[in-house]
Amino acid sequence: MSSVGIRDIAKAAGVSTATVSRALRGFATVDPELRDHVLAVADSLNYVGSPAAAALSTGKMNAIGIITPHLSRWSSMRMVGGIERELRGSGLDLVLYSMGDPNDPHPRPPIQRLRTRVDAFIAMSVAAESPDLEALLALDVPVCLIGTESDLVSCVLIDDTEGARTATSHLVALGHARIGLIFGRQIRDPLVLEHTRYLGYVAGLNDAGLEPQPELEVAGGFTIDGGEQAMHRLLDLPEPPTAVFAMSDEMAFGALRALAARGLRAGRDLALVGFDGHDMADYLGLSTIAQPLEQIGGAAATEILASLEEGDRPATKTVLGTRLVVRQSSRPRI
Amino acid sequence: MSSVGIRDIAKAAGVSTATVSRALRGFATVDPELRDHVLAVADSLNYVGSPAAAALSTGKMNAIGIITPHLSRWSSMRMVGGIERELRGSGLDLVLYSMGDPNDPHPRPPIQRLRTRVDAFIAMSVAAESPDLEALLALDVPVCLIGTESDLVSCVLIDDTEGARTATSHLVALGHARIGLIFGRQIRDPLVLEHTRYLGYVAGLNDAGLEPQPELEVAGGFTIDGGEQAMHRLLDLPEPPTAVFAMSDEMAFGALRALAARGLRAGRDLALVGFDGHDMADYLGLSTIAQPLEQIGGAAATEILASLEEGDRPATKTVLGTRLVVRQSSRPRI
DNA sequence: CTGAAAGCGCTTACAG
DNA sequence: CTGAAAGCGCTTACAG
Repeated sequence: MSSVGIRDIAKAAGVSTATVSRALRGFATVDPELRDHVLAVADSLNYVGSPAAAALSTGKMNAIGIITPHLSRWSSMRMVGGIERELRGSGLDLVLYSMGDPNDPHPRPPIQRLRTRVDAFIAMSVAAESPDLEALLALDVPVCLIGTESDLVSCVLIDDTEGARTATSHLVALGHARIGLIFGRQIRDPLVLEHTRYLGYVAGLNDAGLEPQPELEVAGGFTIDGGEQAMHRLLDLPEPPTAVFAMSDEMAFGALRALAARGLRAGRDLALVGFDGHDMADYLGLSTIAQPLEQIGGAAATEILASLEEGDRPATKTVLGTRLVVRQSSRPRI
Repeated sequence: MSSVGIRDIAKAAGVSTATVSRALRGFATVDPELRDHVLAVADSLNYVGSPAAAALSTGKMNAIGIITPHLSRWSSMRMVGGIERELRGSGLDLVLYSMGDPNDPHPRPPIQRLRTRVDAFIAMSVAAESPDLEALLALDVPVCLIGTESDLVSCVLIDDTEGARTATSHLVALGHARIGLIFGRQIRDPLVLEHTRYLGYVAGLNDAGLEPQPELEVAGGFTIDGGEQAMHRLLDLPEPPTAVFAMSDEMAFGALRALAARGLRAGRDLALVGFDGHDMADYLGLSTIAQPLEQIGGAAATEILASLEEGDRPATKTVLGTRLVVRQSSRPRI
């Protein structure tokens, strides 16, 4: 029980609690000598400080909340890692809130309540126009979106369209003209996240004077198994594609497996490019559009830090670049 | 700004703040009718409540901290997911602290300070006898260890020895007598986590009247690449093993790649079993000892919840079972 | 079952 | 540059 408070320090140092408080926080208005003395006393008393009391006084919780529907997704943790690293040293805690995962029966605390526990939020891949997001934006606290766009608050994104276009152009450059697409669930709805990737795919085709062909576009549900089935469907076509762009690496993994099941090999019999930069893509020789996940998280954290300092900061939009990583699955045949 | 406090509710409901406070927390001592009235008023006023004030009064922060050296490791996030699910509905926040990662220059807050922000800790794979762990144990707050054993505080573990023994016995049952081992870094030191798996490996051999052979034991550093090199070293032996147990799935992935590079196939030319139950093990047809990561996290959370309720709870040790999952890499040759 | 009042440990105008 | 004092919004003995 270190029940040592600033009053104890004040008494021991022969100053007022106000001075202790100021010294502890390094205020320039405190006489340097006095400050050092106070700090020394605090140290000798093993003072720790009560965040709760400070929070009650200032109204600042010194914590930021992360909200995301799929916490345990591979990419989420990577971004959390980036956030964590950036926030370290700032004294801000990172509080995790998993939200909106439909296949979970547990009740979630309403966002209103979360607001009283943190000073700001980072919302990772919270769907645009979702109730959760609207509740968040109504809160009037700093919010930074990751992967979702908004004009009201800051966001950090990758250029999905550009990435998909790069992937597609890469396949075109390899000499392919029938380029299949494995998308997630919904491609026509302009509101879904993957729509932007679809636009890039189409743009990549158009750049080469090609047109998208509906029969070459199949859904893979963003899962390995879904990608596998999707690839099978493509290969069963009367005239199968010679190259495929999968909107996620995991679907591409499934596609690789479908190819293997038929004795085909990506890179030799069909060119394949994924999207994400998954850890295992290198292992599997999968070409991919890599996104800088840690950096994305770090950028969001930086943004939040900034808006916590200057309250009336205008919303920013940070777009980070993706990188085409060419591996066996789409190596040019020499 | 919902600056509505219990005083506002008290005024509007015509009662004292004490009664509001009690009603809000559902105390049985409040007249049911009065309570409903108070709650209705609170609701109509859009009352939210200040965790900071409550924390200052009660000394409870209503949050639990997760401490781990490698937050972004695949298995960590799985466990965090399990913790999160269990904690939801309890009103406890989950605060993330990444600690002790040596290749990070950022300063970390001392554990002492963390203690003032949470009521309890879950420490995931924090090495036994590490300074961090000792600092934690000195704190006199509920702590639950995951993956580390201690007599002082509760812990939840898997039976590593049993798992490794099962893997080894499985290989023995397949008819193998030269069974190689890919371990991590250190196998002789009884303090390192992997030592227990080593004991299981040896036990599995002994069960069959076999002895461990030093030349069949190689280090893989717990990485894919390390596992790959380790397997190459084993295959370069004058008399290579016919089966291999890798202490982690990721090292086993590397081993698979080494085999492939030589035109060998796991399951046909050499039997291979990993450890962890990695997501991608299924995809790659890798047999493995699967550990119930979500369940482990959940058990730790349950334990913490319990010790938060009854303060003087004795330390418990929860051992969860592992499961041998047989896939192609160690399928019996019919 | 309910209320008046002290107190949790800080921070911050306001004076000096 | 420093101090006395009010206040942040709850909870909780203590009375009644």
